[in-house]
Amino acid sequence: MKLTKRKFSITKLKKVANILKTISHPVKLEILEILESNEPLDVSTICSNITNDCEISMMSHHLSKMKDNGVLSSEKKGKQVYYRITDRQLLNIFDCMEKCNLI
Amino acid sequence: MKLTKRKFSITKLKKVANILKTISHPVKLEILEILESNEPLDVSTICSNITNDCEISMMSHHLSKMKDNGVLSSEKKGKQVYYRITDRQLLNIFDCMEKCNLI
DNA sequence: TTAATATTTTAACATTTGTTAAATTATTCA
DNA sequence: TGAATAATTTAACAAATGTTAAAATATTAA
Repeated sequence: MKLTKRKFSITKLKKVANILKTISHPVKLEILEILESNEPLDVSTICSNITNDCEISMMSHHLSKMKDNGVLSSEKKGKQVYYRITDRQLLNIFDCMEKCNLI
Repeated sequence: MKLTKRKFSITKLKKVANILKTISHPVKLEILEILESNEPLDVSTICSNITNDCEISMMSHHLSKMKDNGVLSSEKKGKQVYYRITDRQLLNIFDCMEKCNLI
């Protein structure tokens, strides 16, 4: 059976899968949402403003994983480390998901 | 520090995280892409048209997980089981990701 | 230089996902 | 009925993620 051609190469699908995997967690999504309107923010401030419960050590784990995968960037200023969203286009995923009847 | 209010409740963030987790895999994304233009399709046809290598048993695992999480629906016709996308709005995620510089 | 604060790192472990192969079920056709 | 086909289920295991608590590092301030 001959099927319609597609747009994404395996390499691209892997990259997309990797980005999605990096943010597929309630706390990670909430981090993005908080940073969307208030970036850049330091770890403690993010942590104390998150609705989901999250210890500072766990928050640091989440943030560094998101940074390792290119979703966030960081800059140290004195004792604090400030995080921001690397590519704000990614935030369109919230509108995209909100339009889904699955949600 | 007082931060800007946000849109998504914890419950919604959990739902979004769950959907994203369900599709955060190269083969699962490719299944969506194939079904986008050719649905509904039976398991063997999906399997033989996938670029990523995937045995029929593994494909069945992927499909049933996606079905369990509401992303796909299925209908049996004779020996074949035909799968389709439950909510085609979800497909906007491909455009959304394509616009990201991260990809 | 010592103490306090902010963050990261480590290690240990639980849970979830991904993978493989074999066995099982359901349906059709000879 | 019995063989062939399509798909699912099971079980066993590997790999990745999530979580917790404690220890370590870096910076600032007393």
